[in-house]
Amino acid sequence: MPTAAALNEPQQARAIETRRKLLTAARDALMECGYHGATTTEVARRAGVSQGALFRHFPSKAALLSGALEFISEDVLSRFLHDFSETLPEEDFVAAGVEAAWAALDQPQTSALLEILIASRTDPKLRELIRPASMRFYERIYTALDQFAPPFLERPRMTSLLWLMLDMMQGRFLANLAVRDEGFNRLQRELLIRVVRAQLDETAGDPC
Amino acid sequence: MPTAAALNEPQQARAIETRRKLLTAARDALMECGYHGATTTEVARRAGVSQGALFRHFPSKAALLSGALEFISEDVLSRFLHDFSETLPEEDFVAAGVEAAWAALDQPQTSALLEILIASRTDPKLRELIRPASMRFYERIYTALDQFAPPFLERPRMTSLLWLMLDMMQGRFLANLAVRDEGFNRLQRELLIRVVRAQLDETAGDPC
DNA sequence: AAAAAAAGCGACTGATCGCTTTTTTTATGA
DNA sequence: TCATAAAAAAAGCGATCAGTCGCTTTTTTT
Repeated sequence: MPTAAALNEPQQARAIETRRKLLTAARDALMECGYHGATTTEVARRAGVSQGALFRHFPSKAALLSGALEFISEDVLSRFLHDFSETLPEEDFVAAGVEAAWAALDQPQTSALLEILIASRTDPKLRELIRPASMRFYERIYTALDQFAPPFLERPRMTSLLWLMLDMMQGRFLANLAVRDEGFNRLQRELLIRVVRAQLDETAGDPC
Repeated sequence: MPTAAALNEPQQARAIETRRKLLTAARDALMECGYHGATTTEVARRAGVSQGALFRHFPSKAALLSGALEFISEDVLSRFLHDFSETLPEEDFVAAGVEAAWAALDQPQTSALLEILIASRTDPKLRELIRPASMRFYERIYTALDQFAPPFLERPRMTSLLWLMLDMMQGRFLANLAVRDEGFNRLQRELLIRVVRAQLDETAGDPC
């Protein structure tokens, strides 16, 4: 376990607080103004610190955004894990997973995540910086799944169904950017739950 | 039907050609450099015209991007309709639809569409400009579906399944930005086909 | 308390942004 | 052939970008 110092993270209370303020400011700026509006000037302004202070904590804008990605995905993940781990064994495992994932993803800060992901496609520096955080993110989802999922499914099949859910929800989030229809979202979530459940039943060896 | 003049579109051959060059240049710049790199200077450079010429054809960058969105989605749609309409009546309707949609979407230019969509979230001017084109896009998909789909499904149920497919594929496209695995993409497409087919069978009133 | 290190400040840089204005070239109808 | 308008080029506009630098203030160490 590397120390905070080895990770170039601040140790003093004031610096830790400043870093936190910068990350939430970056997240909020991305949410409200997009990548284009989330300038270093704007982020510093929102954080209530000088631009010089920003660049003391983050050597570049890419490093700031990478930090923001980690900050946000930590929150999304812990929200999902908290909701999902509350599921009782006798409850519907699939419905609980879908609803927990949707609740974790269907939030304004997911837009910030999307802004960073899209920007990283054409920004090699940012792309490299966010890679470790992204990998850790998905690793933790797999771990959670191994921990909570019923054991009758082998890993590849589970991965396939997991990604069907993730893809569909990501796609739904995108569609919601243009038109948001809460009733239709619910309908699609229920369809997804039925679909996944049907696939599980089929695989469990329950041929009519 | 409004005339080209009424739409402020150029009538002379040279101007038409310049407009076309600007639109393809905008598409390519968005694809390769993202929204951040697709500056008016860069687009004009790629098109081989002056920046002044660009602003003669498009009053703002938002108008240029809106034009690019229409230009690209026209191509995506015609590609889909062409592939899909070749489906023979006795063929698997679902598989043909999924494969045609995937072939139409799984292309570099879809990244350009995504860049515009994401940018429009926080750019009111762009958002308003692309609205009509977006609506027309989805209208034409619905029309195609009405034309080709088997008639035994009522509209709401069809819409639900259509969006399950669209969302899943959009999400897959997003996931491919980070990690692209051709084999897994195929696997997920086949899963989607099985899923939709199962839903159709169920709705068609074919209880075992 | 003195010295050293860390954190923060705010003015400033060169480059580039979207866009405008002015000038030159090109196409067209009388 | 020439007047005229459309189209493109060239030059330039103020604003803002990511990032830097010299300096001050705050905190920790000696």
